[in-house]
Amino acid sequence: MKNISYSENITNKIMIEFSRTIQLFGLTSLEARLYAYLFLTNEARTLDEMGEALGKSKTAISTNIRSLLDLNLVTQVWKKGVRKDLYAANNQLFKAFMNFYLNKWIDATYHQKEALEETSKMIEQAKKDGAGNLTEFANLELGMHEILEFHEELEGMFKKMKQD
Amino acid sequence: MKNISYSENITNKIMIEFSRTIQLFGLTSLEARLYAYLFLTNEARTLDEMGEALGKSKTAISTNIRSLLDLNLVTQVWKKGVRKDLYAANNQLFKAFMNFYLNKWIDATYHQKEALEETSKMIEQAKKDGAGNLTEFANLELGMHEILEFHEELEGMFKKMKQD
DNA sequence: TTTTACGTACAGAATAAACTGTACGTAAAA
DNA sequence: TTTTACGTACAGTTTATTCTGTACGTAAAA
Repeated sequence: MKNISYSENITNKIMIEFSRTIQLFGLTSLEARLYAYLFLTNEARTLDEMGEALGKSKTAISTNIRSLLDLNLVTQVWKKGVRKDLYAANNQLFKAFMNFYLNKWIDATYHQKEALEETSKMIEQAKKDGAGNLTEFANLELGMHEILEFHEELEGMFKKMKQD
Repeated sequence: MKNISYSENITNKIMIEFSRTIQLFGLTSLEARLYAYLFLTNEARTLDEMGEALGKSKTAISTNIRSLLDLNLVTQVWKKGVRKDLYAANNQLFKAFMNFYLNKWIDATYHQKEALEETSKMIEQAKKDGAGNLTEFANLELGMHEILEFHEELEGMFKKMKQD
């Protein structure tokens, strides 16, 4: 059995708790643990180091670090003389997470609103063509209207939050 | 091949789009489709009806409707003469979803904050016991402080949102 | 009371997600 | 130029999640 220092033990405990919170933002378990590890040790790390520390394959680290990079939660760091890629946690916790999270929502609601508006046109067309029961269409249009409104409210709310 | 009406086809399209949005709130695919179905058809339904409509087993419907019930997204409806349980979508979209979502976050951040504070005490204790490297502890405490702050900011934000 | 129909617990099957190891293209080191 | 070491694509495996069918307790109907 490996001798694990007291502080390592505590670090572990914190990592587990912290990464649980991060998962609420929609990160997978490994993404979350990776971020927590980088944040807590507060140093730029190589893929190998992270794999070693979390007991995962280099491949797994590579793909998951890439996600974090895309979300701007992690930055690639350059250090002369070091050949391997180095990654560090963006350590402005609140700002970094809010940013990526709000963007995610704004993006998603926007796109879905578009898709729904497209479908809205199909209803119009179908009505013109007389291709079905009229009350059925009326009912559909009503629901559609509420759903679109819902998307607008969501998008509006998140956009407003982004400004603060 | 079953003859599918034009309006049924459109309904399906909307359901798929809408349920995609709902999944952003953390609902599973079936939970989302169930809600979308109930919302769009705008009628109280039995387990059998829903299973039939979505092509899923009664058991699956039962467990998933129960989740929606717990989240207050769906209500059980009573209709005299009808023996089967009836369920209807809570149709105040924005209000219903915001409510359950904010509660989820507030809950989670609160509990994790508590757990982290517990661990904070462990660091104190370890420092007293001289059970490790001092600078290591200082570093840990720094990270811990930022993480706790992060949790407070999150909790505060969501609580504030709830008031509006 | 007996029979029938309902909803759900639970074990196992199907599907999806996460992860590993190998293999390869690329760029730094020799 | 040749050799070495790096990061990632990809196929296959492992693990986790979702779903089904059967079986059972319960309450309404007969």
